Amino acid sequence: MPTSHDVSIGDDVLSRAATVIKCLGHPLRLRLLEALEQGERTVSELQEYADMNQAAVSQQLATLKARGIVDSRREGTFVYYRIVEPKVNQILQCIRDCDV
Amino acid sequence: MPTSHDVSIGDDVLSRAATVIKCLGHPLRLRLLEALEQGERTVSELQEYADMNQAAVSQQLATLKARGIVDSRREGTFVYYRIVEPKVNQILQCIRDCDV
DNA sequence: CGTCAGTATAGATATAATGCAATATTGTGA
DNA sequence: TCACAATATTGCATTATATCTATACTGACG
Repeated sequence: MPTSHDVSIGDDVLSRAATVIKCLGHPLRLRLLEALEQGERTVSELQEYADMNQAAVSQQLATLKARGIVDSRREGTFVYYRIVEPKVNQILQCIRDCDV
Repeated sequence: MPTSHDVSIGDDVLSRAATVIKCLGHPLRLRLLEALEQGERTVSELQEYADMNQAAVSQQLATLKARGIVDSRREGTFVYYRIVEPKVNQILQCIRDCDV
């Protein structure tokens, strides 16, 4: 049974937020998003940045894309990824603010 | 093999952040933390607030506690929970900022 | 001590996430 | 068309999460 209260965050918003946040709760995905904060990056750039193998990077990018966090465009044999979920930038900023 | 780059968020910080964030990536836990933002709450208060059964609430509180997100103190038969991880407040604020 | 309210934990089971290796796909250019 | 570079997908084993239900623990009080 879902809630029936007056709450400051609605159930739907909260669910979406949980989905987005869950996506961020992974070191590699966080790392990738951190790179994407500064703009579009190709898979190989991200791979080098995060120092992970290609499959792992592609997999996590697929996860992020499936949840609507990032999107991609192809240019020749390269694929550029970018952040499309604006929450991400703010949450990353939060992490930095909290720890630096 | 971990990274050896100059990155804006260190691996250790990033791992801790991922742990905290992963904890938030769950509707009920988000809801509970939202309630705890305003101060200490007992399990039964949280239970009513989130409209969930007692076991579910206790379980999620245990998860949050195990990860160092909240802490608790007992007073008679009541147990009061509170947020101890300061990131949480900022991240919740983020969620609201993004959607309201 | 027995009981009750409040809270925690355990067990069972289902589902999802990870990590890795192998292989497939797509586009380019000789 | 072949071969190669860049990227994606799949299969599988492992581990972690989620969700219930039932039961146990703890403290107050008569």
